[in-house]
Parts: sequence; structure tokens; C-alpha cells
Amino acid sequence: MAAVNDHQDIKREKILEASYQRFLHYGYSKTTMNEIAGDLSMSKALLYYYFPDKSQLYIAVMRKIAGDYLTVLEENINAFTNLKDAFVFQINVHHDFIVKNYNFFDFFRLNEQNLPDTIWEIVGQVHSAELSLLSNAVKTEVSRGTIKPVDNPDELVDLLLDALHGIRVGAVSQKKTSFPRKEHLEEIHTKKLLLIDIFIKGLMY
Amino acid sequence: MAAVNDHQDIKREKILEASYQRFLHYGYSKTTMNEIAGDLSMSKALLYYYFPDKSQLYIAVMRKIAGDYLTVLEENINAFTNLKDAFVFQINVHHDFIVKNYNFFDFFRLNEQNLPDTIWEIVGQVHSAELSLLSNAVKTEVSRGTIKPVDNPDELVDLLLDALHGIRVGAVSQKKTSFPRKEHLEEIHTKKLLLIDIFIKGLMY
DNA sequence: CTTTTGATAATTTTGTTAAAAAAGTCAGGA
DNA sequence: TCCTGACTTTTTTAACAAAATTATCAAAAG
Repeated sequence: MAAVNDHQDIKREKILEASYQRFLHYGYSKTTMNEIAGDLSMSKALLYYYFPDKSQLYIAVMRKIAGDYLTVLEENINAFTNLKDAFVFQINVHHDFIVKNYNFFDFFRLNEQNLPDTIWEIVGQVHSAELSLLSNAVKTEVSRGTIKPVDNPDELVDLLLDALHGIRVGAVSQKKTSFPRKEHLEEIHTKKLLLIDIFIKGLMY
Repeated sequence: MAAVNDHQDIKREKILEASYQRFLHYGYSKTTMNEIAGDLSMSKALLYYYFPDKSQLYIAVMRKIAGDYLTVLEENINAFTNLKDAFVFQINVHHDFIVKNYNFFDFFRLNEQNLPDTIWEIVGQVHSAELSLLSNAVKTEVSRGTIKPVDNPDELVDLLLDALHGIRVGAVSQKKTSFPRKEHLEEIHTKKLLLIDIFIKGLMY
């Protein structure tokens, strides 16, 4: 019984991996179930044995990479001895994640307003995980006594995340390019660091 | 000669006003030149006498409302005796502007990536005007001695504007609604105030 | 009983074309 | 110079067939 499930799980993993590569390189709408099946040398019907439909497959992949992302964050965020480094780490990891998976998220841009609820669930989960991690970092810093006590750490971190998102969006949209070029990456990064700097100073005594 | 130009200007103004109403209520693509002409009881051909084509007409309207927006800002931004109030004022005016003209900007959402250069010019002009106004406010505040000297006020204000933009976007996109509802307006406003508050504290001694 | 597939059904996308709507032009009138 | 009706050109829409893709299923394989 356990062996069977192991086998199933391995196969599911392989499907997820192949799907991820396709989605990443060609986007959601330009990858077909046939192609994914072909990559794995299996029949398309088998994909439907493991996943109910294409969007569910996509969502499963998304759940996986979101999990990986959070794992990196969770495993390292507590290693920093000051809040700023923790924030900077989060910025870097998040930014790398977005850049690396940019094409994967074309599904988002494509369906813009009416994404399936499951997607929003994942987004929400990631967000609250980030929130909780960074929120803890803030609390830790407060207990170190380097910044003033914070009424509502969650609200504060939420605010910061939104603001950082603005830096990304602003830098990209004003240059009227849909995707940040290498040169912008530096600019964005610099700006984010600057914001973090001011923000944290704003929290100090 | 002057009278003739006056007359022309008045007519152009009327056309701009009628066009604005149409664009505002029905968006760019669902407004026809015939309708605008009809509203003004003039022939469509006359519109083409005053404006080279539809997109130029749209751009002229945009230039006008952008000018009005900047005028409000310019005329009031110096009346405040502290930086925070100035920033808050900018937030409010900008937010009202976006909300009021939301439908007008469907042209942006529609053409997403490839907007005519002229549009970007206007956007750029508005942005640098805002930048310069707020930048001055920062300098004034520095000279008052309540905040630390700032290396590059423009860069700083640019950063803040991006961050504020993030608050707008974040609050809207995460609620998976394309347009802020009344309840969100308050939330966004509160968040912006909070950000401003921390940001300014971050600038203080 | 679980896993797999080929064949096939159902749905969505794409391409085509004709009609309708809208943009844009122009000769000429006031 | 300002304006118009009639006209041409371009764009959008609708309808529909063809093609591509998603999804199903009975039955084979292990």
C-alpha cells in the first residue's frame, strides 16, 4: 500500500516537474497536455488519471513552487541578527522568485481579474506565511530593544510588503517595459534597500 | 485675429469637454466620433477640423485633466507648514483624481503595453511635476530643521511615490476586485497615512 | 485492483468571410 | 475660415466551418 502511494507520488512529482518546465518556458496557454505527456513519454490520458484537469495541474505546480519559496524563507529568516538583514533577505528571495518564474505567471496576467479561487487561496497562504515570518522578525527586533514597540506587527509588515511591491511595479511600468531588464534589477534593488533603510529608521527610537 | 483664435479655443474647449464626458462614462473604445459630434450638435467632420484623429483628441483631453490635477497640487502644496500635511494632501488629491477618472483610463488598461509615446510623455510630465513639487516640500522641511538633510530629494520622493502606488495596487489586487470599493478607499487611505508617518519618522533626526 | 492507453467525444481556439459600424477624407457651401 | 453631407477606408462584429485542444471512457496491461 505504502509502496503504491510512493510510486504514485513519484509519478505525480515527475508530472509536476515536466509541467513546470513547460509552463515556465511557454506559459499556460501555449503548453498543451499533449506536450507535457510527450515530454514524459506517457499518454495524455494518464495525466488526467493523476490530475482532474489542466488548471488543477497548473495550480498543483504553483502550490509546489510556492512551497519551495516559503521553505527557503523559513529556513533562513531567523538566522539574521537584525531586522534590516532579514528584510533584505526577504526582498532578494522574493525578487529572485518572481524573476525566475516570470513566464510561469502569465496565467495571472492572462486571466487578470477572474482567477480561480484556489489560486487566490495559495496567494493568500504565501502572503500570510510571509507576514508571519517577517512579523516575528519585527517582534524579535522589538525585544532586542532597537526599535520602538509596534502596535500591530502584521499590519506593519503588510504595509511594507505593499510598498515594496510598488517599487517593483513602478520601476517596471514607468519604463514601459513589461519585464525588468538586468539594468532595472539593480535599480529596483537599490530602491528597495533605500526604502527598507528609511522604513526601519522610522521604527527606531 | 485674436477674436478668431478665441473662438477656435472656445470651440476646442467645448469639444474637449464633451469628449471628456463620453470617455469618462463609456471609455475610449465605446465612444464614437459621431456621438461626440452629436452631443455638440456638430458634424463629425468638424471634429477632424479641430483634431487630427480620435487618439489625438483623447490625448488632448488627458493633457487637460492632467493639467487641472497639477494646478490643484501646485496651488495648495506650499500652503502646508509641515511635510506630512503636504504629503497627505498629495495623496488625497491623487487618489481622488484616479477614482474620479477611473473609466477614462480604460484606454490604458486596454492598450496595456503599447501606448502611444505622447501618452507616456504626459505621464512623464505629470510625474516630474509631482516630483518637483514634493521635492521642494522636502527641501523646505529640511531647511526648517525638522528632518535630516537629504542627499537626493528627487530620488527620495520618487521612492515614496512608488511605495504609495504599491499601497493602492496591493490593496486592490489582493481583494481580487478591479476597482476599489468604498470600504477599501478607507483602508487604502489609512495605510497610506501610516506609511507616510513611518517614512517621515525615518527622515527625522 | 491499479495503472495505462488508443479511440473518441466535447469544448475551445483559430481562420474565413461578409455585413455593419466606425474612422477618416474631401469637394464644395456659407 | 468654419462647416457639412456624402464618400472612402479601416476596423469591428457575427456567423460559421475547420483545426486544435481539452477531457472522457471502455478496455488492455501489469
